[in-house]
Amino acid sequence: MRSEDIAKLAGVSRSTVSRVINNYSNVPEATRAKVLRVIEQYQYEPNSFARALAGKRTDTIGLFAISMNEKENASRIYQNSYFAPIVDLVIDTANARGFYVLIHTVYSPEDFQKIKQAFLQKRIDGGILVGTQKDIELVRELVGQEAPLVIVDYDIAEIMAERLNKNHLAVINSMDYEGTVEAIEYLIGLGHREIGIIKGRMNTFSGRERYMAYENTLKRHGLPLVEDFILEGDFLKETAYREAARLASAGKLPSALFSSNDDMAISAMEAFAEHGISVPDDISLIGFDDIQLSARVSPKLTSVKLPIDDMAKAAVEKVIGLCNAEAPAFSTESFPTRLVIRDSCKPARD
Amino acid sequence: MRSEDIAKLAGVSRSTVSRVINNYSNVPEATRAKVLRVIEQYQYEPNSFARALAGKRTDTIGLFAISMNEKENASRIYQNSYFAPIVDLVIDTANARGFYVLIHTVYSPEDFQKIKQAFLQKRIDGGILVGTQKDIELVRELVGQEAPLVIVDYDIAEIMAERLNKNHLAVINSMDYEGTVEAIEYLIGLGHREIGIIKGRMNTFSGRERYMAYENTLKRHGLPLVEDFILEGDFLKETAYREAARLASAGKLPSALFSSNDDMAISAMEAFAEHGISVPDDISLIGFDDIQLSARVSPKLTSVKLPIDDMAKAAVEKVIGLCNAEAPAFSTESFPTRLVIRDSCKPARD
DNA sequence: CTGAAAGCGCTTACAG
DNA sequence: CTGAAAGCGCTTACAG
Repeated sequence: MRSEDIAKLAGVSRSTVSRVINNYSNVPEATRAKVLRVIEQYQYEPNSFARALAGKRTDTIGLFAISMNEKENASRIYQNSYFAPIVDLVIDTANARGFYVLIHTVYSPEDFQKIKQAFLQKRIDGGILVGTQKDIELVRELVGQEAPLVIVDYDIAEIMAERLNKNHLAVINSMDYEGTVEAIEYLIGLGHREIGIIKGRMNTFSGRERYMAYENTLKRHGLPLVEDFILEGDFLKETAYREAARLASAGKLPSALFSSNDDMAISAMEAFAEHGISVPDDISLIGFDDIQLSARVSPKLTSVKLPIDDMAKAAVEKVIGLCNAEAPAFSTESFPTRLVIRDSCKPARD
Repeated sequence: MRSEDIAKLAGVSRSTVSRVINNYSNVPEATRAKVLRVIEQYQYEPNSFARALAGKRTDTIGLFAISMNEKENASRIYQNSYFAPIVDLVIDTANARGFYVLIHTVYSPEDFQKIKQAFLQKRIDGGILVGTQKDIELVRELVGQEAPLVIVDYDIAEIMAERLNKNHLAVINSMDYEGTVEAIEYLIGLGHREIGIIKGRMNTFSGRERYMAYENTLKRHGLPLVEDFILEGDFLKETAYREAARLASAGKLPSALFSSNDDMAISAMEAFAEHGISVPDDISLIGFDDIQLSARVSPKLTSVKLPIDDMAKAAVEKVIGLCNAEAPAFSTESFPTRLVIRDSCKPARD
């Protein structure tokens, strides 16, 4: 069933059918009704490819989760407590706005081609990028496509420094720095003076922000930065488990530990438990992200809540906005975090 | 940049460019190389809509998660421990096979139109349906599209009874019946004689299977079906929490409880805890699905592992297979479950 | 208000 | 082996 068939059945031309479908104003009610009836009756749907080819939109937005440098099978998207909710929330939001979402994960540089292709092949009206690392080259390539693009968690300074036509670009961030400051000062308020950290991946914006906030806050309060208490991490469970176990075996513990995300905090908790170290009795522990699991482990994890809902929704709205805009303009939005106090921190013993 | 431009630059016709792109055999190595060089140089990608319109595939499969009759905002896909991993695994698998995945959730009958449209508009080569309820009408509509379709968790008997041309259809199931029998017999083996159940949604295939297996196994072992111990459920946390709390308040407990899924089992655990009822000391509890959370709650939940990985992968492979098949044929596959014994069950006191 | 026609960017018989 | 041409199913100036 093509528009031509509908036209014949309704006794009009394809042009008119098209006008009805696209809701043009210049077709009389009677004609519109006649055509609509036939469309209804035959359950006709215009071929989306033909429409797109003839210049219409695809009503599809792309969602690309970038997670290079994770080992094969190590952390597929579905076990990733950060990506998984974003993916789901983007789907929910976009669907509610009448858009399909086309998804592709990027685990390797080759996968990255797929996302470039999605733009180049005009499969999507615009795209959302999650998990981008400090890689301005990659961003430049994508921005170069001149299609609406929203990047979640990226260093705006780096983008501003570039000579890019970024009018079809938007960046969504969370206030990781402020959130971390709040977490650290909460620990300080509890009397802790030896505060360690499990670092996130330092080539992500949030990883750097969280670390810098930690370092600066300790300094500002005149507290020592103890090298042994600064654990390397990459936001992944495995590494955190290993590092926490190492710290536990070493014998000397900080009195509190800030973990750059909850996934790592929970792994650390498990490692500590296996070494007979109790949270929060022997060590206070605080995480970041407030993933669902955090409220269900025991002790329940105190964490800085990442407004992932708002961020995902904003990303979708932004990309749709850019698609519709006559004269799109660069914009950026940063969402506040919130400290969620549960049971994993205690006042310091003196 | 269009194929015509490439053709000019390479000094050949569009036909030849197309042949190179589609890897036809009848073009000499020299010509191919010449064309490829230009394509490379200009980063040319054929417009996917034009290709699709001219008869090529879309390299996209649809994934549709149906979850009608859940309240607005109640159980969005990302909090659904059953859908979330399927979505993620389907994405991972399809991407690895070079396919994009187009996703749409279905929370209302109106949303359902979107999935029909995706087929009708030829946005996808084929689709995967998850969460289909006992609704042959809906299935019939979709099967009527004559596009490759894979349904996860559906009653084959119901499909067989229909006069459908189902050659482009495949059904993926898990062995819920056998899995439940194993769970119940495990409880019986521990000496339990009063075994309750929290039912799943009875209009899903797995919901019915799990219940029937429960009922039949008790009967076969000459154990009583106690009405008070048969709790209504719908696979969702909230309902299970309420029902378990009611059971707890009622005073009289079964010695063991089978929950039709883990999500509900864990909620029941929380409800029991709040009533001072200890799992497994006061009541043994066993779940189904083996979601990630089950290994992390305390006590760790004994559960029947649903081979969700295998099912999701099989669904993708099946739909791709149907897309490629010369003469597609109906097929069905049922995956075995496995009892994962953890800490939530104890021998019955006598 | 409405139709004939050109065009979107490909693929694929067809003919040579 | 390769090109000219038709066709995929729409939309949209253009002309009336």
